[in-house]
Amino acid sequence: MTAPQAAPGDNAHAAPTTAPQTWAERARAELQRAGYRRGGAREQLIDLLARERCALTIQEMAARLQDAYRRGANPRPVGIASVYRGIELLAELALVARVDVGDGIARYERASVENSDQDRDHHHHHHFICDRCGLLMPFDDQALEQAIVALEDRVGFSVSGHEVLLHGACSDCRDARR
Amino acid sequence: MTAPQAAPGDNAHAAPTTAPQTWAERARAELQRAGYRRGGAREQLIDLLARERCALTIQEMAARLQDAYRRGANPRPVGIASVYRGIELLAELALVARVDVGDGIARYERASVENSDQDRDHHHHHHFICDRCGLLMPFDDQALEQAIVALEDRVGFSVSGHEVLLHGACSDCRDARR
DNA sequence: TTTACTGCAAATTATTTGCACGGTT
DNA sequence: AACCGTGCAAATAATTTGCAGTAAA
Repeated sequence: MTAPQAAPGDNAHAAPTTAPQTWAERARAELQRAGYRRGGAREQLIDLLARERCALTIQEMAARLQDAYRRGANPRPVGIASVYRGIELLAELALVARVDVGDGIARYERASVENSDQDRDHHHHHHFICDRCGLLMPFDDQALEQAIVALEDRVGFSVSGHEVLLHGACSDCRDARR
Repeated sequence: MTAPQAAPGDNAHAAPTTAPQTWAERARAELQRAGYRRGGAREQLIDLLARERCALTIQEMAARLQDAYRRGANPRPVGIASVYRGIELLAELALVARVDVGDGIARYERASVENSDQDRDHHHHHHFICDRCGLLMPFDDQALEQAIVALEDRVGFSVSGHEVLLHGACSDCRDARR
């Protein structure tokens, strides 16, 4: 993925906005700042991700956009390639985070701004995956975050993000096994 | 993957061994207990994993086994399908852990026994991935482990394992970007 | 002798890419 | 007008599966 030749309305040096934004607003602003245009597929993808709380697969995203098209909510179909391309771009700009739960299928969800509350949708979390039924469950834990922040200073690298994944059996599956 | 019809020499109810084992010993013992036989490819795969400290891709494992064959160290070639099948089996028995670092390629490494020191090779760790050059670096942190153990009691699930992945730039890449 | 294990090659499935057309700036 | 963004279909690449022969118990 290569960035466009130039950013026509490049406002990178404008005074930063401090008012809280939604994730979608921030995403559109950063895309524009980086010189990208607003295509139909990209816009629809942003709206879709903005609506979701937790991670979706590419197939799920494509299916939902396809449904919206059939339902008449969207003017034209969105090809799966555009979903891949859109996600790739959003991931590069760190606007979405990839989540791998171990089944070999990539999932993505909107990323929160680290150490900031500028984002009204902010909802940093991690995941629990049920290895029996595949249930994906988000959770957050303040003590864990603190341990990770402390750790980040100790490792000799520049840490830009982190993920924690818990494996196990959800309550239904735990009961079912008996 | 379906387990064999029966476990001929099933010793599941024998008195448990308390002497520390290597990972390879434990792996072979558990495979046998579950009724699996000792095939050439599986044996070679176990030896390979036992030698490695950190995660390998399937391609890397296949290449090393292929090299060993060419070098004459192994009697016959190992097909990549056998590597996939062997890893799948070891993963089911929780003898290896899958590590996803976000590039869409599955990696595996031997798993340590949770809360136990029966395994001489025991080396529980997590990973740092350089998103620029792909360097994969293992690390461990006692405070992090404690935070996760505490957390496991709080979530409403039966947690069998966990993974932590730090993203960022390694020292070389951090310097190179300047 | 029975049934598991294996290599090879074919089949799937996720993901990427080439290309011509329509849209945004 | 210039060049980006998109859908579609073809091309890749990872992973899985079918099958016939070999080996473990």
